[in-house]
Parts: sequence; structure tokens; C-alpha cells
Amino acid sequence: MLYCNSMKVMFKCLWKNCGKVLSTAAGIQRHIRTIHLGRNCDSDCSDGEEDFYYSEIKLHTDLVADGLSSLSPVSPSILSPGPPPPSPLPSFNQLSDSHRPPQSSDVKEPHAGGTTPLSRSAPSALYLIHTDHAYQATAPVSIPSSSSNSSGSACTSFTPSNSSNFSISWQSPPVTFTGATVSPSKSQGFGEQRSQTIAVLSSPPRATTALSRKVRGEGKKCRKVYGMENRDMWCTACRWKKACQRFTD
DNA sequence: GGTGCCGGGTG
DNA sequence: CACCCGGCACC
Ligand SMILES: [Zn+2]
Repeated sequence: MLYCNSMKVMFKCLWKNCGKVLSTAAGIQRHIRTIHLGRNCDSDCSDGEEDFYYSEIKLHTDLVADGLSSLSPVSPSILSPGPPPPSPLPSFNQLSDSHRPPQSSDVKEPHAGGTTPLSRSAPSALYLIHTDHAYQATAPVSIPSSSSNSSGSACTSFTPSNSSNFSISWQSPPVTFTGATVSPSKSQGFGEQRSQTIAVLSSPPRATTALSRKVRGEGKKCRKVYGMENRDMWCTACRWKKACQRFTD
């Protein structure tokens, strides 16, 4: 067994890019009420909604310097409603801001080469890094050059309208290989080359799942947080079955 | 089977 | 545009 004498409980805001960490539950609740929910209630008019927007994290005070490997976010709905332990512990908010490799200047991740499948297993280790938008842009930025226009404009103008979000959405190309060019002429005569073992031989079974479909986000989204019965509390994107825009992880 | 969400549909 | 849903990959 470990001698985990010194353990600390913090509360992390789950709102979009906030990531604020406070040491008391009352503090994070007030933060969420005033900042995100926009309520100017004085103290205790909590209808419990702000409980959805933060999570409790435990961390050892020893390992906090380098490890940060023992952080287990648990749902705050079961935490004791009693008064939180009075331990201010300030200046702990952005602990992981200077923890990035100095190489990535603009791009989200270094992401070597184009053809490496980048089999990233056990992603929970770097979940705590909490980059601003470490999300979408898991695909190489090389235009697949399919359907090249007749005019020879080689340089692909990207039109960097807003540097906020550009979605490449590298979908797998339509590989519906049906054997040969189906000729719809019904009077083919007699040679109806019916079946010649239509085995789609050019479709790898595991077509790099990391790239094909954006590797679904980790954290809970509105649907799981609020539940089906509270659907009107979801964000609009979740209601329309689009990518959640409240809990972007 | 539940969940996140892309693509496509409707007004 | 807002809004909804089928279907799919992922747990
Ligand atoms: Zn949402």
C-alpha cells in the first residue's frame, strides 16, 4: 500500500476552455454560476446546475511537480455536501501551461510525417495537459489532390479566414470497387459475367482509425451529463446531434 | 446497447 | 439559416 498521507482535492471547471481549478467546491460553484451561467446570485441560490460543469480531482502533493499521473476525476454529484476543508492554496490555476514542448509554435501537435498511423494508446496520460483546443486536426494537412481542377493552380490557397478552427475532415475516399465498370446496357448478349468473387480486396480492415474519424472525445458530453430527460439543458449542438460545443475536450 | 457526431434531410 | 434524424464508429 502507498503512504498517501498528503492528498489534496481540487475542483476543475469543465466549461469550454476555462479549465479553472479551485480548491473548494463552493468556490468553483460560485465561479461557474457567475462566470459561465451568468447568474448574479449572492450566495446560495444554486439549483444544482453548476454541479454539471466541474469535476473533483484528487492529487498527491508530492507528485504534483512532475507526475500528475494520479488524477482521477470523479463525478461531483456524490461529494459530501458539508463544508469544504478550508485550504486556500492559491496560484494553482494554470499549472500545466508551461508544460508543452517548445517545438509546437502554432500547430496543435507536432505530429511527425504523414504516413505514420500514429497509434496512440493510453491517451489518458496526457489528458491533463489540457491544451486549448487539442482537438480536431489529427489529420495530416496534405490535400489528397483528388479532383484536381483543370487550371493548374498548384499552390493550394488555404484562405485562413479565422485562425480559430479550420476543419480538414479527412474522410476516407469512396473505395466502392465493384469489380469493373458496370455497363448498364441490358443487351449484353449472353456473357453475363455474373460473379467473379466480388471480393473488395482494396479495403484494409483497420484503416487507421485514428485518422479516419476524429477519435471521439473523452469527456462527458451534454447528453450523458444531463440525461435524456433533461434534453432542453443540452447545448444546441448536442441537441442536433452535432459536435458538442460546451464540453469541448 | 449507449454515446458522440457526420452527413444529409426538411421547413 | 435552424432543426432533426439515419447511420456509423466507438465504448
Ligand atoms: Zn453539448
